[in-house]
Amino acid sequence: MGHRCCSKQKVKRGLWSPEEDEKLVKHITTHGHGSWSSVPKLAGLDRCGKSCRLRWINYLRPDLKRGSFSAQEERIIIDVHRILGNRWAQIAKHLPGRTDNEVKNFWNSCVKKKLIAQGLDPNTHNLLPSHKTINNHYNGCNLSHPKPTSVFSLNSQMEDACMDMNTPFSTLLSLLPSDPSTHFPHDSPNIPIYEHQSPHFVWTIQEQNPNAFMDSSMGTNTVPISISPPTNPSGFGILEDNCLWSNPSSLQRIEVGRHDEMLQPEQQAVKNPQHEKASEVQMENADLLNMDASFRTSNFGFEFVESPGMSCGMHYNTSPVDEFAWDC
DNA sequence: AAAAGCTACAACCGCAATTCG
DNA sequence: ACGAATTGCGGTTGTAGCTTT
Repeated sequence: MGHRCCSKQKVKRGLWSPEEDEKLVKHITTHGHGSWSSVPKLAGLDRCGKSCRLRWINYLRPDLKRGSFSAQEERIIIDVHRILGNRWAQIAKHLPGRTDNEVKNFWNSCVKKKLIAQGLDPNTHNLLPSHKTINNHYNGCNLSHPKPTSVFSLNSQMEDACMDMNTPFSTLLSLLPSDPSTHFPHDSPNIPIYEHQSPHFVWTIQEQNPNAFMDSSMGTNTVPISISPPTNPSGFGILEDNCLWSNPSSLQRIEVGRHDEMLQPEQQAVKNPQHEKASEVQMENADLLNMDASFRTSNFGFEFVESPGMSCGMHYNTSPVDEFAWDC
């Protein structure tokens, strides 16, 4: 077979020899690559331009960092993948000296397996169905998997809402409704689920570790997060790299699913200390207007999860995806 | 020691987006 | 405006080297 660009020419394929590398490096460092299709001829290589480009980008570039990935790099990959999915080129931008190919290979050969071993779906970063049973029994059981310290989910049912990723989490948290109703899921009677419905939003917040939620040491803008609307394999859609979306029907499905799964209609709302605490968070009218404005043009579904595989918190600055920062 | 199996990663393939004439 | 060429990207394959049997 061969490349379309190579099929016209008889060019060498397969692994590059040191001599070929030398020729390519010499040519590009002295002349630059210009048009890649002209590089093989000018460099005296029996390769196609596409192959030269790939070899340079993935292997010969002087600014490449060689060697195995550090634990910090691995965390960054996992966290960014949670948000961007298999957008290797975008993920690689967060790792200076690493290429998309390298990140992709590392993911497929190493990270993926680790996540699966931890009971997490590497595509969605959610618990695998086979592990949900285990996690339903977190309370009081001795498990090999660490218990998540908190789980929050926020869902909007607004049509055409736009999730502005510039919105800091402090703003998101400050928008928590002051008067949520409280439910206790059947399978976890100690864990309250706060729910608030308005014409624009349905908030559902489930705490697994009530202290973690309002703990001041955590800070209002340092929130372990996973974002996982359900419609595509990667778990979410992205518009312009800083806007996440899911369509209304799928969002509706999440809502229904969550309610079916977690809420027992026959259970009476119960007021409790956590509820009181949440009620203290008052929504400023101005903020509400801002929030409505920023959510108005797309739908979204959020789930904040501190997963067993996630050892550090991620927090937003006031900037889009490219400027995420991580606490370690 | 040799064959089989496994793993990591380099390289290829094909498609989509962008640029150019 | 259009088609060809080029570039960029994600998925997939091939293979060298290591481990196990």
